Amino acid sequence: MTTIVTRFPPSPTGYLHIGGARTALFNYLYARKNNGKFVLRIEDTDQARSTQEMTDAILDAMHWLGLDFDEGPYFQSERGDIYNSYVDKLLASGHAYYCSCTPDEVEQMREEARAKGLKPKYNGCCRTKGLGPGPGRVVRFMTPLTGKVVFDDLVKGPIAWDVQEMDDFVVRRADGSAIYQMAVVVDDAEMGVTHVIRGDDHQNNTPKQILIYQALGFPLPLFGHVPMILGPDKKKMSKRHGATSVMLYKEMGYLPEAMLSYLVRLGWSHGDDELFTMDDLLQKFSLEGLGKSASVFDMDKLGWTNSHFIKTGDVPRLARLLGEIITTTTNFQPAQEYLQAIVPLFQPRAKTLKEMAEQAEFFLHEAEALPYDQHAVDKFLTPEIRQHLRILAERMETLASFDQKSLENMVAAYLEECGIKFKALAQPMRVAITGTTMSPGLFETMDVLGKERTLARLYRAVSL
RNA sequence: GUCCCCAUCGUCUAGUGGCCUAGGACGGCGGCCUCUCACGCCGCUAACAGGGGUUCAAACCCCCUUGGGGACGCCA
Repeated sequence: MTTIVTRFPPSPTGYLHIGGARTALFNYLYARKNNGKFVLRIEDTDQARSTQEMTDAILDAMHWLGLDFDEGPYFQSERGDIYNSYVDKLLASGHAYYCSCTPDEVEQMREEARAKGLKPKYNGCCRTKGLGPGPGRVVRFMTPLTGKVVFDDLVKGPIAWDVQEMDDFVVRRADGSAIYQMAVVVDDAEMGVTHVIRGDDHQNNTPKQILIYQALGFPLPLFGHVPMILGPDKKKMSKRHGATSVMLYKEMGYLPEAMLSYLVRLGWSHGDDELFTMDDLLQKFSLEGLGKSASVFDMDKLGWTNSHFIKTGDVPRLARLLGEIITTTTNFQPAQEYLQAIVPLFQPRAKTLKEMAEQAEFFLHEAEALPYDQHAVDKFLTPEIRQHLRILAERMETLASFDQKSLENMVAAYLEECGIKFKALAQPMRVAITGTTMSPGLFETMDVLGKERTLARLYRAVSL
C-alpha cells in the first residue's frame, strides 16, 4: 500500500482565507489520519502578484492553526525549469504546439463564440501550422477533438467532461514561463501526491489536468472537490463579506482550536457531533463525512464555538493570550498572576478574548481613573447608599482575611443589622467597584481585585 | 450565454427505501436559576424546492422543471 500524500498549494497573492484554511485542514487531517504526508507548496508562478509578505503571512496562519506540513514549502517560482522540460516533452510527443495568435486575436475568437451563444474558446487555428518557437508565441496543449474525460470524484462521485468543452489551453506563456495547469500537474506528480483535495472552483480544470497527466504518462491521483464556503448572501466568500483572512480572527480574539472546530463542520460532519479538538479529528475524520453542497459561513456559530473553547480553556494560556491583547490595545501591562485570577471570572461571559479584554478592563485601572457609567452612578450612588458603602468599607478594613467568603459573611451580617436586602446594595456596590452595572459576581470580583483596590474604589465612590 | 456541480429548519447538518408524525447544533422566542451581565437548565419556533415516475413502501433511486453556486485567462 502506497503512502497517502496530500498537499495544500496556496498562492501568495493574498492572506490565508477561510476557505483555504478549511481545505488545508481537510488535507492535513486526511494525511495525518492515514499516516501519510502533507506537503505545502507555494504557487507563486504569477511573479507580479506574489509577495514574500503573503508567503510569510500564510505560513504564520497555518502555524497558528497548527497545520504543520511534513514536506516543503516548495516554491513554484524556483521550479520553472522543471515545468518547462515537461512542456518540451509535450511538444516532442506531439501533445502541444506553438501558437502565434495574439491575445487580442484570441479574445476576438472568444467574443465571436459568445455572440453565437457558445462557450468562449480558442479556435485552434495554429494546431496544424507546425510553427516553431518565436517571439510572442505561446505553447498550447493539443486537446483531443473527441472523447470524454471521466473521473470518480472523492466527494461528488463520477464526473464526465466532453473534451469539446475544452479548448487548446496555453501551457507556456510567450515569456517562456509555464502556466498553472502545467505546474500543478508536474508538481503533484513529482511530489507523489496521491489525493488532490481542493475547492470545487477547481473542478472544471481537473479534466485539463487529467489530459496533461495522461499525455505525460503520469499515474493519476485521486481528486476530491469540496464545496465552496459562501458568504451570508450565498456568494463565494470574498473581502466584501468582511473578515475572510484567518489571522483577522486571531486579532478578534478567536482561539485557533475554535476556528478548527468550526471550520471542519462546514462541509463535513460526524453524526451529531458539534465540537471537535484536533485529537478528535485525527480520530474521526474521513472523506465520507464530506458534504456535496456549499455552506454559508456563520459568525454566530463561530462565536458559540469560540465561547465553548474559552469556557473550557486552560487558564494560564488564556491569561497569556488575554495579556497580549490587552497590551496591544491599551497601555496596561498586567501581571500574569493577576490575569490568571481574572480569566476564570470571564470564561463564562466572553465570546472572544477581545471581548474579555474589554469586560475585564475595569480590573486594570487605578481607582481614581476608573471610568464611571454616569447614568449608573446617578441612579445607584445616592447619598443614603453612600453611607452604607462607607460603613461597609470601614468594616472591610478590619477583615482578617479579604476573601470571597469573608466578604460575603461580613456583608450578610451588615444587611441583617440594617434590615435591608442584598438587592438594595448589590448594584450600588457594583457600580462603585467596577464603574458599571455589569460584571462578574460581586464577591469574587472584590476577592480578585484585592483589598487595596476594592477599598480605594469604595472610598472614591463614597466621596463623589 | 455555454459547461460542470449542488438542492432537508434562517444557518451548519443527521438521514444512504420501512426505525422519520424528519433528529442534533447555532440563532430566535418563552421560562427557570440569579447581586447585574453572562453560564447553565427546560420548553417552543422552523425544513425534506416543485412535478412526474420506480416500489408494497420514498427525504433517500430515476427523469424533468425551478432555484443556487462555480468555471469559462499568456491568474492561480
